[in-house]
Amino acid sequence: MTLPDLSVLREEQRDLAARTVREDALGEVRLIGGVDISASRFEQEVHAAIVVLEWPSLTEVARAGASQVARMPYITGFLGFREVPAAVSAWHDLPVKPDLLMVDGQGLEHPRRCGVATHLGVTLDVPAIGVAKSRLCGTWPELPEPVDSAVPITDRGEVVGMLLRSRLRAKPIHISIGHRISLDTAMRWVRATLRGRRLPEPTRRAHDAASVVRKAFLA
DNA sequence: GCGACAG
DNA sequence: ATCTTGTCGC
Repeated sequence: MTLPDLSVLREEQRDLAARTVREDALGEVRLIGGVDISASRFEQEVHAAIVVLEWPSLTEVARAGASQVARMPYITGFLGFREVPAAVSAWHDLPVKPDLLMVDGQGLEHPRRCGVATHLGVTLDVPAIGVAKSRLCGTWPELPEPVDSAVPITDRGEVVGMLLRSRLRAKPIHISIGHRISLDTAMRWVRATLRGRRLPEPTRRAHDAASVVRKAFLA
C-alpha cells in the first residue's frame, strides 16, 4: 500500500466537492442501489458490493461484487480513496444500473464536503445519498426520542446533513447529500426504505452482500 | 497543545 | 471495518 500525499488528495476532494450537485437532478426512481465495502484490518483487500433493489417491492434484481488490494490504509477523512475504486469496479459489472445509490458512509458531512457517497456519486455522476452510522463532523441540537424525529447537522455554519431517529432507542443515523439529490429528497428515500430497521434496506443488504464477497474471496 | 476521528 | 456469546424484548 503506497503512502498517499494527503495534500494532493485534499485538492482532489476539493475538486470533487466543487462538482457536486446539491439539488434534485434525478429521474423516476425504479431501481435503488445499496453500496458497502467489507474489509478486515488484518488483510490488505477491500471487498465492494452493490445490490440493486426494485422500488417499491425492494426485491433484489441484481448484484455485483469486486475484491481489490486497497490503494491506501484507512485514514479519517480520506475513505473515498480507499473504497471508491472497488465500488466503481462493481458498478461496471452490474447488468442493470440503479437510478439512485445509497452509500454506507458520509456524503457532505465531511470536513471538505467529500465523503465516500459524494466521492462515488460524482465519480460516476449518479444520484447518491450518504447513510452513516456515526459522526464525522458537525453538531446538532438534542434529538427527540420518538421514531422518525430528525434534526439538522451543522458544520461551520452550513447544514451538512440530518440526524435521524430511524428506530426507537437505537443510535440515530446520519443522512447527507451525496450527489444530484436534495437533502429533503434524500430523507424521503431513506424513510421510505427503512421498514422498521435502523438502516435502510439498500445499505443493509449491501452490507450482507459485501460480507459474502469477502467470504468468497477468502475461500 | 488538546480533542475528534465515516469505514 | 472485524472479532464473537449470550441476552433482552417484541
